[in-house]
Amino acid sequence: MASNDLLKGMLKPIILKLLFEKGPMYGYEITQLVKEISAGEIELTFGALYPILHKLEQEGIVQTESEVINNRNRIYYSITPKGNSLAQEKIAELEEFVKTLKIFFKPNFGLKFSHA
Amino acid sequence: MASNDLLKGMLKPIILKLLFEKGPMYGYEITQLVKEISAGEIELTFGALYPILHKLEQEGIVQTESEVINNRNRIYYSITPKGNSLAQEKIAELEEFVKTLKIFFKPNFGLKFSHA
DNA sequence: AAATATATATAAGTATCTTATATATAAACA
DNA sequence: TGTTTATATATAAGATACTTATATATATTT
Repeated sequence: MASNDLLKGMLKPIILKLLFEKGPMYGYEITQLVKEISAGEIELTFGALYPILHKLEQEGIVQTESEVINNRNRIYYSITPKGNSLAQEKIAELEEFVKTLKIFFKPNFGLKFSHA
Repeated sequence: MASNDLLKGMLKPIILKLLFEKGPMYGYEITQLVKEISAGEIELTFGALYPILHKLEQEGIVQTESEVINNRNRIYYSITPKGNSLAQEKIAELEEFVKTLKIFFKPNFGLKFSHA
């Protein structure tokens, strides 16, 4: 599994990306999908997930809708109209950052001239 | 510039990668090279850099060599023989993690079947 | 003369995550 | 029948990796 330190700051934009692409999802579903997409590399723990979701809701970026399935409560989260542009911004930021990280693994760091 | 939160946990492996590829570097040089490689996206601050370098030295992963250039002191850091394998491990971990992150931006998250 | 670039260093504060704990139902297994 | 695993949400304590601010000092540029 990926070193946990590497995850810091990634989880929020990853969650927003999932909600943005998939539409409404509930917490448990999010953790499972992250695990599946990352082939087990990223484990999104509940202790990290729920505080993030609650904060996003509090900020008006996501909204909730409760549903009872098989006697169990499910809380679906989705991006609000108001939060849409901010979500897209965060997602784009992450994508840009990943591109930047990739440069560090290119030959000579993608630089034209080496700095002796 | 990249959202600062995204950097957490990345700086140590990035520094190790630079030292691994470039050989001995001094702190200021590292900050400048990170800025150049990332086209200004990543700003490695001194408050982050030096504690990392000192800790790496304390752990025996890097070693130092002082030199006086133009009346200014320079402290060159390089990976120790002992720290070499661990450095490679951290670097590989970061590279693997970047690959994992990329999947989140593939169509349908690189999954064969969608989970309706 | 002042501002910028070069060079290292530390301390206080913030934020994000991990780990542990709590609660509850359904399904699978032995 | 009883235990474990899967499903489902939630919070609190603790660790730690950063940011921001501050300190010191020389060389170069404006």
